[in-house]
This record gives sequence, C-alpha cells and structure tokens, in this order.
Amino acid sequence: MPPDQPGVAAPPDVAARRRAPSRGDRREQAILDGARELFEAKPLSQVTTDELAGAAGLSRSSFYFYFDSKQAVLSALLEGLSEELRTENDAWLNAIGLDEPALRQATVHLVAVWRTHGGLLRQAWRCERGDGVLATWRAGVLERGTRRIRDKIERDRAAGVAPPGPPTAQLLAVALQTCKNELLAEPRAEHDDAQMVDDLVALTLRLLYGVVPVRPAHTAGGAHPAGAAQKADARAALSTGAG
Amino acid sequence: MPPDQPGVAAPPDVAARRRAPSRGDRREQAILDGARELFEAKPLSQVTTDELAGAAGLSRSSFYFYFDSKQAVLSALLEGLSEELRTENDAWLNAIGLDEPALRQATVHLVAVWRTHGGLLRQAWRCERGDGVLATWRAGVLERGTRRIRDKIERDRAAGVAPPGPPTAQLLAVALQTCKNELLAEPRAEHDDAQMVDDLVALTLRLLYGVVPVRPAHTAGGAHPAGAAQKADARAALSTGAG
DNA sequence: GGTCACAGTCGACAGTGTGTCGAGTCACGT
DNA sequence: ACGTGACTCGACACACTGTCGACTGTGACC
Repeated sequence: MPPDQPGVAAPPDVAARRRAPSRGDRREQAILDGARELFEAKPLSQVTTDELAGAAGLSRSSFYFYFDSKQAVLSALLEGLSEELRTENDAWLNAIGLDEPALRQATVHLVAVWRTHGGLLRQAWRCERGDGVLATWRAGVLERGTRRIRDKIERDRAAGVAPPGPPTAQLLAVALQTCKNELLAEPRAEHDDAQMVDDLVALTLRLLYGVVPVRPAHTAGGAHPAGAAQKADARAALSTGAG
Repeated sequence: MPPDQPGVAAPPDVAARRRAPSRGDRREQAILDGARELFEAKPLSQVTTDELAGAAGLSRSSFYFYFDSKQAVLSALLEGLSEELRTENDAWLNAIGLDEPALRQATVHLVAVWRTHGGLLRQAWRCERGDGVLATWRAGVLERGTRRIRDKIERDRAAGVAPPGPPTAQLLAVALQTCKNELLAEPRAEHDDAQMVDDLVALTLRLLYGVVPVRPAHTAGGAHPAGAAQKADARAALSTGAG
C-alpha cells in the first residue's frame, strides 16, 4: 500500500513533494539500506563508493546522482539516530534530584539503541577530528547532551540535592556523557545488557551525587519504582553530610 | 660523548648495531621530527607521505626506505609516549586507599603530557577502530592502564577503603580512564591546567570512592603535601577492616 | 688509486579510490 | 509520437600509495 492517503486534499507543494515514491526514491532507500549494513560491518574508510553503489544495484557514477559522497550517506543515516538518542531521557533530565527509576528507564533505552545501531554509533563516536560530517554530528550530539545534563546538575546543586563541585557542572556533564559512550562502544563480551544498565545507572549516581544510594533494609528489592522514597533518602543523606 | 664505553669489549653484532650514528640515522630522525609537527597539526588521513618526505628534505620514494608507511612513523612516535603515560602514576596505583597527594601528582603529570603531545594523543585516542597501528596502540595502552586501575580498586574494596560496586571494578576502571582521556582530548578553552587537575582529581575520587573527601576542619589547606598522613589514614582503615 | 659492497636516492610505473562530465536511456504526461 | 526531466553509465582527470630498477655517494680493503 502506498503511504498516500486517498481523499485527503493536500496543498500543491506538499502534493508535489509527496507525489513521487517512485524509482529514484526507492533507489535512494536501497543505498541507505545497503550502507547501513556496510557501515555496521566496517569503518567508513574501508567502505568504497563502489561497494555502496553495488549494494544498491547501480554503478558508481549513478551513486553520485543520489549522494555527494559516502560521508553524506553516513550523515543521512546518523540523522535518524540523533533523534532517537535525544528523546530517550527527557523524563530523567526534567526531574529534580536522583530519580533513579527515570534514570534506569533512560539507560535501558540507551543500551537498546546501542545494541541495535552499535556499529554505526561506535563509528560516529570514534571518528577522526576533522572528519567533516562525522565530527560535526558527534560534536552536535555531544554538545546538546552536555548542555542538558549540565543544566540538570546546576539545578540539582542549586536545590541542594547534588553535592557542589570541584568538578564543574560542565566538566561533570562531559565526563558522564563521554564515559557512557565509551563504555557502550567497547564491546565487552562478559557484560550482558542488564548488567550494563545496572553499572551505568550506578556510575551515573556516583558521578553526579557522590554516593551509591544506600538501600536501607530492602536487600533484593529490584523492580519497585520507588522514586519518591529514593529522592527523600537522597535529601536526607545530603543534609546529614552538610550539617 | 658516544654511549660506547671504552675498554668494554662488546660482541661484534652489538658493535655493528651501534657503530653508525651516521647519515641514515639522522635522516630517520629528521622524518620523525617533521612527522611530529605534521601529526600535531592535522589528522593522519590528511598527512601524505609526500609531506612527510618533504619535511625531512627527501623524495617520497626515499621515505619508504626508512618507514613502511605513514602509520609506521606514527607508531614510532607513539612508542615513546606510551612509556611516558605508563610511568606517571605508579605511586598512586601502588598506594592503598585514596592517597590524594599521589593522585594529584600523577594527574599533574598526565595533564602536562597531554599539554605537550596533545595533537598526537588526541589522534591516537580518537582513531577509527580497525586502523591497524593506531587502534592497536590505543587498545594496548587502555588495556594496561585499565588492568592496573582495576587491581587497585579491587585491593581497595577488599580492604574496605573503597565502596563495593554495582559498578564492576573492571567497568569503573575503564570509565575512569576513558573519561579522563576524553576530557583531556577536548580542548576546552576556559579550563587552564590547574583547574583541569583539580577537576580530574575530584572526578577520580568521586568515581572510585563515592564521595568528595570531606576535609574535617582544614578549610583552605591547599598546598601541603601531607602524603604520609593520608596513607596512614588509609592503612588504619585497612587494618581495622582486616582485623 | 682502484674497485667493491652497500647504504641511500630518485624517477617512473602500476594500482586503487574519488569525483565530474557528457552522452545516452527510461518513464511519463501531453 | 514525442519531448522533458529523471536517471544511468562509461570514460576521464586527479590524488595518493607502494614497488622496482637504475643510479650515486661513501667507506673499507687490497
């Protein structure tokens, strides 16, 4: 079924933009699909435009009709991912204090995204500086993410929920983001996803709030989303330390 | 003074290996010197063998007499650096518990090395996986460093000086190392060296021991190198825990 | 002084990858 | 049927890499 809804009258320019799901578009998609597989398997510099074109069933020069370079293909592929990476942790970032359930949920999502698009993300993360498209994308994602985490840290510090720092909020934000990415980029065989989530959550809490949240007597209380209680604990711990 | 000791009869092969400080060696050194500058300025992929040869005043094909490829040159350059990176923090790694003065000293050294060889290190750190020489060097340095930090964490945990973890000792070690490198690789204009050292030290303490070291009543006790006292504290804690 | 071996030098070549151009083909509305 | 624009491809020019064989300098040894 074509995606155009019959009976919906669209303005002419939109119609013009939508009228063609035809050959060219399908080819472009084929290039992207083939490229995704290739880039998952090997680094950008080892993928040739020849392969990229071949994977979509056309000649190398035809490839240039659709994309300016292999970097442009990678860029298009990454564009989709940056959205997926950004929306993942709104709940946590908007909360005040260590809202562990929200953090855990965001982390689960993050690990899942890396599990699915690992090869691509690894590649974008570990790119040569000066690698035009790659470096730009990386810098953009990093910058946006850092800004939001930094804001949260500053809010938490102002509210007295997070310890103030010799580590600047800015630096702490960069550290958190980069070390998470680096850990996710490292393909550790012995870490399954659940373990990785646990470790990343614990790491974040330690980095931002200084301490592992001391669970009073709940020895193995795993899945209960007791966010409010956690927050109260954190406040108590902090005020104890400060007073 | 030549390194050959007079009166010491060396075996012939060693003598043969040492007899020539002459033209070829000087050229090799010239290539290395020129390469260092070039690699500081731009990424590996943007430096051509032509430039490398030209910087040493010889033709491209002569360059291949000395090195197999530009990667080989970079590799030779990095070999010297790995030593410098490794020896920096022995004192801290061998201590038990948070020996802040030792940690600070190691960090000062680390920041200095990055200040001097930033371009090179940045490049080695952010290399494409699968970039033969680069990736191998990176992996080697990372692996050695991680192993040593992990051992320290495990020792400290066993001694009861460091909090046990949901973050595995292994993961914590990787996180610490990677995020330090990443922070050092990011050229932040607003961070001068002293600030960076402060932040890295604080970051390390928070990551490994959970808390910022609460200075009891020494409000502004900045520069006193009270290493012995710190170590004594740690030992006391250890013997308490073990006995 | 001759000459011999070898370290060192270089121009020329072949291979691989990139990006562009112009001529050709296909699909579709008129 | 036919023209227009979307699409395709072979051929070219360019940049970089690595190798080969011929050449030159230098020092050791007779």
